Amino acid sequence: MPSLPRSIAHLDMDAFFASVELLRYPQLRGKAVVVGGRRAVAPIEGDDFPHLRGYSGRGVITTATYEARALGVHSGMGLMKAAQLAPDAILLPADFDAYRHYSRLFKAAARAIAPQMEDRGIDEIYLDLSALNPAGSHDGARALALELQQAVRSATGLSCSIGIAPNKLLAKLCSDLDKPAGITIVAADDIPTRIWPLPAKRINGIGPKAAARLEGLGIATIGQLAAADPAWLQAHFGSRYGQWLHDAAHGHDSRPVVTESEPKSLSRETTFERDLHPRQDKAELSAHFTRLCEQLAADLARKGYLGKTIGLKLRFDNFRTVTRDQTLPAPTGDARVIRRAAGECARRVPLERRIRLLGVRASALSRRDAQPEASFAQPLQAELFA
DNA sequence: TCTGGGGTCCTAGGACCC
DNA sequence: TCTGGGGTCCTAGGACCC
Repeated sequence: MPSLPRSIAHLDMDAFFASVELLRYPQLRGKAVVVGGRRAVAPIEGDDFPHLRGYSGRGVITTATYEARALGVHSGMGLMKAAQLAPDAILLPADFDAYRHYSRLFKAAARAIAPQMEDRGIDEIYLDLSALNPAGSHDGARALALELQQAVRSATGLSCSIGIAPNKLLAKLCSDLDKPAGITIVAADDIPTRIWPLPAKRINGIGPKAAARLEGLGIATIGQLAAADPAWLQAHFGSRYGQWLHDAAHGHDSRPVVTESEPKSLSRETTFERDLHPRQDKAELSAHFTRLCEQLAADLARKGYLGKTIGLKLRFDNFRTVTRDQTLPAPTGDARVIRRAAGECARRVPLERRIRLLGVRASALSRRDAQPEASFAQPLQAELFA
């Protein structure tokens, strides 16, 4: 007996960070507003908001309102470039504590309706609606989507867009088709008419590199990708990715909605205001390095993990990135042990250019409460021999 | 005037073991 | 005058995503 098609929703908050800021500053509604930047700006009084014009320094746009997007700016764009395109747009600093708060609220509201929820970051989730819409009807799906949107709005005052489809890949594609505040429902039969005309890069998993290579091979749309010979795709993109491209273009995706997961790594990194010289700015670099290790240790402690592998990440002034890893004899959460291991990693990198970014990472994580006694002794012993 | 910070997954080679 | 072969761990880089 064939199994019934699933009913999977992807719920995506509309311009999330910027929309949270508009709750705080409703007088900015309808204006071009961007969230981003690195420096704390002066407290905002009355209608005296900072503008993109005159911004100097590093940083990118994290989120732009739809009015700002109409001026050509978008998330990921450097603020200096954005200031050229939209000098009068209002620039607000990111307030991640506030966004996390509203993230918890909208997820709780959605989960109250559809408990099978997969967290996909601060502003989006997947929901498995199969049990709530057993017949898989279009009307049933729409009723659930409306209920979810209303619940999210009641809990947060924010709008979201929802895609509902037989799998995560298509649901994600759909949630983006009618933003903001849209509902898009697609069944397998609709794929040729609604999905195939879309650009291939709209598929989650086809990024800038793959899209450019596909374009170079004469493939611009999902339909053209679907029509390509799978063996030919595999010859160009490798057996695994080539097969995946073929499956994705045909709307095939059997990944389950995963309701629980453990982190694989934790990291902290920072891009400096100016590129630092490995020797001339040694003291400044060292201070940043130590602080990152302390922050990482605090993150590990707060979340209850230890890391057995410590990694270093450097980005040079030419944007080349190198990483080095070191696996310890035993897992650690100690800032000094992390600092020493990452320092060992640094000694394996030739430092011939100024450094733009420094990062520290812990991976091969284990739960703190699952550690044998000896693992806790390790940092103390290491300290004795420091 | 380039390009943040936090992640996941994949590939591929070498070490090492049986 | 040969150099199997599978499994696992470790490391480095890169694509991609939010």
